[in-house]
Amino acid sequence: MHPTLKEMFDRLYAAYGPRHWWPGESPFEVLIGAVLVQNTSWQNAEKAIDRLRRDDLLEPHALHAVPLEELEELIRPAGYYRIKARRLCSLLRFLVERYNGSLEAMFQTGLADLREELLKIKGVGPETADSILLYAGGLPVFVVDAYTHRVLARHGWIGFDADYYQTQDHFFSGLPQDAALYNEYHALLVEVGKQHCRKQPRCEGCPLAAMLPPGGPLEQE
DNA sequence: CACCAGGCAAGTA
DNA sequence: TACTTGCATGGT
Repeated sequence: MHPTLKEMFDRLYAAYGPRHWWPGESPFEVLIGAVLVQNTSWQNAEKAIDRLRRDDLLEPHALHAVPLEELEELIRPAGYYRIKARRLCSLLRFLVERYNGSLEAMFQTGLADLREELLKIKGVGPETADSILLYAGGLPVFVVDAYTHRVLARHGWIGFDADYYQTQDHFFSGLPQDAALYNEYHALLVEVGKQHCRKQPRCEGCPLAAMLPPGGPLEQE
């Protein structure tokens, strides 16, 4: 494991402890949540999931059978509800038609092939696909999000112009292939991002402050 | 009141 | 290929 990545993980873990992201929820719930949370607070996404649960719709075939207009209203609190309803439909159509609604069957597919398939679905981009693979499937894929990018860039470990895959490679090349590690690491990065990296960087008390370059956090030019 | 949250695709040049 | 824009609710 790369020394800097290990130090970062250790500092974050010492500060925040295990995050238990998406714990105790079914893989299907994670799948749906991955779409609902796109560019949205988890709080809002969860409201939509709660509504689906109340109507016993957290099951592939049941949710697939819901008409588009009805689905729109159900997930409204998540925001972007018209787009997200269509994205859920395309994801559900894929799951039901290709794997008969079985996530277990879906995850039998090899990691690289499944990732390709997911990315072909309208509404599933790199982060959503990787979230599904890691958090629903338990597969060793590092998830990159806005916080991940911001934390690494402000420490000078990647450029602010680094794309998704450059950022992801930073972790792949420095960490063992370990889904549990990737899971915890990403969750910790989101936590430190929320606490310290939102809007303007406030690095006082940040567990990663000691790892900043001399002169403090870098800013986007 | 303004700002933004665990992105993505479609449109434009 | 490389930018830009639309999408929408709810919390701070």
